[in-house]
Amino acid sequence: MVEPAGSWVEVRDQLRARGLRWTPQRRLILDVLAATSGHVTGSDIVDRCRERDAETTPSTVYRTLDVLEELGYLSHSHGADGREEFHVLPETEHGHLQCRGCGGSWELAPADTGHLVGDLERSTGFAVDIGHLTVSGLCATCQAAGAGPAGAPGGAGYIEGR
Amino acid sequence: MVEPAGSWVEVRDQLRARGLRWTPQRRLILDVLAATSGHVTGSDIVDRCRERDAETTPSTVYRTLDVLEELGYLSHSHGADGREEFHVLPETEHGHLQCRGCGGSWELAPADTGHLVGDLERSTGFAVDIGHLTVSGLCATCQAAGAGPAGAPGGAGYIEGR
DNA sequence: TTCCTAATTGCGGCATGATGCAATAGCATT
DNA sequence: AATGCTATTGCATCATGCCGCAATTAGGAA
Repeated sequence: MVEPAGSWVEVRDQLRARGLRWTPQRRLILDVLAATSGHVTGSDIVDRCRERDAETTPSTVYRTLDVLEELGYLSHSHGADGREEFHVLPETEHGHLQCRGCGGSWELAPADTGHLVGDLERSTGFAVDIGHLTVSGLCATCQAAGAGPAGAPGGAGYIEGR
Repeated sequence: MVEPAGSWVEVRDQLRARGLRWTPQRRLILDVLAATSGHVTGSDIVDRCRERDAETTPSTVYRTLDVLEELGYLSHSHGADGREEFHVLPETEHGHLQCRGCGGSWELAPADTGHLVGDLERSTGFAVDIGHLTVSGLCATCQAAGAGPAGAPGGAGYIEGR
């Protein structure tokens, strides 16, 4: 199901409509994004662009990603290690679940985050940015595969897999 | 000089009990942490150490923070911008709420995250690491102030408790 | 007190991103 | 097709962290 260049045209027009420009570099980045499914880190995108054009400059990529995010074609959050994770063309806003054991990542259904968002909205008026939410922890498989012993000293109880 | 801030002695003994060492650098870092309340980024800690000892090496600080986290004296998560945020001596594990408008930060009460944790546990068996959770969005004040760039960098900052 | 061993340090370097600046190049107009 | 305005690019550099390596040193044993 390869979407034809259709969406590129859409992006190009969106850019122009805002007085922004359509450049070869941006086209390459969109090209890479179109071939991407799921999540990618910023440096993944840089790497993939370099595969097609070794001259690719990282800052150009990062700046373009910012622009695309502003236009709504992307969203990003931060993985458990703090690195950026981009989500292409999110159909509906959703958060992510990331396992610090296997690195696996899953989308959070609205049902999962509904209570959190509702409770916070009611109690503090805080508007949660779900698309930016990453919940980290251990998936069922990794827990079974060897959860670490708790043993924290002062009673703090922080478990670190190692 | 100096008051045996009890917890230093405790940390020192904890380190020794594990075959780790008590060094002047680690003592300085603990000293800085003891004078810290709430949240600090990694580079904040480096800066504060430098104020007291200009020779401070960043990698030593970061490595010591890792050790202290493993011992349970600290926990860290990532702010909305992906930078590390450390929480000193967390009495109870808790997540954080961070406003992308004013930069303010609040602790999340167990009641706020209870549903999320319980739902995920039940539906997927995923064990959420609450201490690593940062929920970002806009606080009530910033929403009212017009979601925009809302200038007002002054007055922002960290708010403790909730 | 002196020795020894391994934990730490400090340094240099890398990875991921952000940012200031001068040169380049879209693209709307003439 | 040439022109002019300014968005973008590419480069250099900085910020935040992580990591390998050789030299140092904490601290238990002799």
